[in-house]
Amino acid sequence: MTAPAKSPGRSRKPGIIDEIPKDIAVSLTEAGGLPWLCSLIPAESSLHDQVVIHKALADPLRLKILFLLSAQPLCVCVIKHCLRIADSKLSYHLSVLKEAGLVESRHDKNWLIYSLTSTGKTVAEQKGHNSP
Amino acid sequence: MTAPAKSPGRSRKPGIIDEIPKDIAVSLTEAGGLPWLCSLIPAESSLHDQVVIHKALADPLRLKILFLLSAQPLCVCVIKHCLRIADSKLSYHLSVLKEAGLVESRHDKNWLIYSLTSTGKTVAEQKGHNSP
DNA sequence: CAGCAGATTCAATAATATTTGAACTACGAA
DNA sequence: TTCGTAGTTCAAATATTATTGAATCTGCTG
Repeated sequence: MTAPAKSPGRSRKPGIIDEIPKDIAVSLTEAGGLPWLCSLIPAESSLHDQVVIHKALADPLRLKILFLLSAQPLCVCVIKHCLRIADSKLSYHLSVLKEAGLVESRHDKNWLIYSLTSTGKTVAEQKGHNSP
Repeated sequence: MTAPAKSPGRSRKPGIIDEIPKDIAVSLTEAGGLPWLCSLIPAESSLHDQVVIHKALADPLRLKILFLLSAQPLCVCVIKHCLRIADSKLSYHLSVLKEAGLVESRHDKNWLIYSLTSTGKTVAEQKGHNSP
């Protein structure tokens, strides 16, 4: 870091922008420089919401549940029948989806009926149409 | 489970479909019944790919990286500058994104330039336009 | 009321993911 | 060839998630 004075247009103390590949530095400077780049980062709260949703979708069992519910609302016992897993396991994964705001539930006699929320529907539709 | 003989259209041994809320049973039967419902579940390999991508996106740091790279290809040192985290930490998160197929890298002198793959671009665009 | 089916909760355990700092690799410039 | 910069890799320590089975809760229904 011997400050090699790469002749900037005008006098300016050298920063990280002088120490990176030229093509990157050029296009970055044209776009607005480092401050602009850093400003693209969303607020933590926005990031947090997205993280929670992606965490909820980051499990094959939970994706299966989402696909099942995209057909129609279902009681826990039907989901259990399709997935063939233990009650408590299913309950845990349903709670993760619920906390993420992807599914909701209502009571009917002594059944619990789960269904997709509007966010859940959006996600399921994207999965249905696009590939990833 | 005393097999209460709910008078099915024709004689049939009672199954789970007879033990769930009537409205759900009706719409499910119209749609194709339990076999149809179970057939909606994608293959494990397809699920696995989606899980890997969602796992990669399930971290605020990695989302930040994705947003930065959606602007333009960047060397590690610029990303590090924006995120202000340790080298090894950044390297780890970049490797997660790379394994998920969201980013790729090329060498330039002794820098490494990361950029979005086409999958990565698709994901970033969806995040840019839609909310979740 | 008693008993049962449907489902959740809890606590202990197992499995994964993340962080950290030190060691290491690769490359270019002096 | 020696040095410094840019980055990765490794192993140990943490932190987070997922699984399991037992216990519990709730609302029917006889």
